[in-house]
Amino acid sequence: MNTDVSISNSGWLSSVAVDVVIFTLRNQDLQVCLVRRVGEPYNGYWSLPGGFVRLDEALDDAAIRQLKEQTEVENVYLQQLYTFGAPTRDPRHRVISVAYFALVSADKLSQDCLDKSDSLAWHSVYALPEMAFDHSEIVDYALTRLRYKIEYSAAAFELMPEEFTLRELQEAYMIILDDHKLDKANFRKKIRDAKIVEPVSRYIQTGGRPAKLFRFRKDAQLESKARRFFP
Amino acid sequence: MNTDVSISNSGWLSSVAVDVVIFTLRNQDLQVCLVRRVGEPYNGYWSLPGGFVRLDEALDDAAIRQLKEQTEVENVYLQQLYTFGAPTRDPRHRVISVAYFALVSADKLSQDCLDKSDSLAWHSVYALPEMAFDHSEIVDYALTRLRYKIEYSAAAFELMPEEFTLRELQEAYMIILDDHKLDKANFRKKIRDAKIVEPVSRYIQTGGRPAKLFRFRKDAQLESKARRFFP
DNA sequence: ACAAAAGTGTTGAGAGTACACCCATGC
DNA sequence: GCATGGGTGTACTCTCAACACTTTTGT
Repeated sequence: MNTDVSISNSGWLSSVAVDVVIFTLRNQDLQVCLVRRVGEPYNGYWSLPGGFVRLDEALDDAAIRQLKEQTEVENVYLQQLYTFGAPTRDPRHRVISVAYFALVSADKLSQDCLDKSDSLAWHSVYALPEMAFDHSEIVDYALTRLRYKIEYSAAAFELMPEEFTLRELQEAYMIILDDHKLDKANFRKKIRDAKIVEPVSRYIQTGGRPAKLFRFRKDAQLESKARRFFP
Repeated sequence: MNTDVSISNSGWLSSVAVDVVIFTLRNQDLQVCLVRRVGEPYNGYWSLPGGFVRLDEALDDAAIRQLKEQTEVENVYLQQLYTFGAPTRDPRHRVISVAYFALVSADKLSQDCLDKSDSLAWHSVYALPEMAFDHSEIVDYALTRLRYKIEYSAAAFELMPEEFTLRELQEAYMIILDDHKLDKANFRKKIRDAKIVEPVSRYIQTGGRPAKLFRFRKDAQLESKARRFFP
């Protein structure tokens, strides 16, 4: 095992990094934020925003910092996902990566962060480029978890603007789940029964009848009981 | 931040440990394996079995190794749980801990491991001692996850012996969920419908009518769909 | 009037729950 | 026979999913 650091104790030290899978909904598409690597290995490849954890920094704080430094976004939904630690995942030396996923509403993203440069771009999860290290695996895992999560929690609202129509909400679900045949009536019924949104008394123009705007009820109590497999 | 190791690079290196929450069912109780610490800090306190990850060792392999070294158990259900990394969780220096949980059937445990010494003991999750570091928090989290897990997967079978009666299985669920009023008929119906066990054509004596013995069907396809909160 | 999209009601199938009942064994 | 625990059937309720329907706008 090749390592480019020298340490004086018995050799049980690793670099610890955080990598953040940042999801957003844009252009009827579920996208993740990727940055282009400069320098070997994987020079020029796309990779997840991330970096090393400082010695006096909590893991969550490191993820928050990476998010801010690379995308200028703050106060977003952030959750630890899984820790990836295959010995050779970084060919240079041992790096253990604590993966996070973040959910950001597209309207919170600055223009800068959207089109800044060649070094940062948003990619559809349905057409990902080849990626550095094991980052493809991390994104796959994050997507799986996101899909589970929106089915038993209100996480999808983190990807919505402040106000939205029920159709927009349904489309968000369909895009994330990659299932475009959800029944409109039943979807609305569930949302109504869950008491998770409230109307703002405004309407928005559409191709037909104007649509009522809703917002997420912050006092909603959720994390609904899933159907238990056993009683 | 005080650290007793000296490193030659910019100071982004941490010790990475794994800590394993080993569950078993014994004496009508859900128990975890704890070891007694020797040496400061927390001298004499109970803590989770665990230790540092070697530089060329995968995280899962480190957890497997710890499990074998400390409890002499192999081939058990093992799953990564969460990574704990508060900067001061170890008062000496920065240690990041990747927590795992393991499920072991009591009949796989050697007598040695059950009553070896003062240094290792099984404690009821319902009466835990004061523990070193943040290990109480880790056990709490593991218990929460275990309870979710047995409701949508077959994980509970990992805690059962090869052959068991339906009553024993139901009692396992009740002990783990700390809910002792499950309906017998409905519980059995779910197990039957799930096609998750098969009878071995033997019976065991009880206080009344003999009970049929079952075993887990390894070819059972599960991870049942939970009730989706949204359609 | 027609197209397009919003929004609602009804119905039948299946899952979940409560509870009463029968069966096999030991004493 | 009776106590003990194993094992099942039934009936009521609630959720889910399919689908038909009404309403409101623009052209």
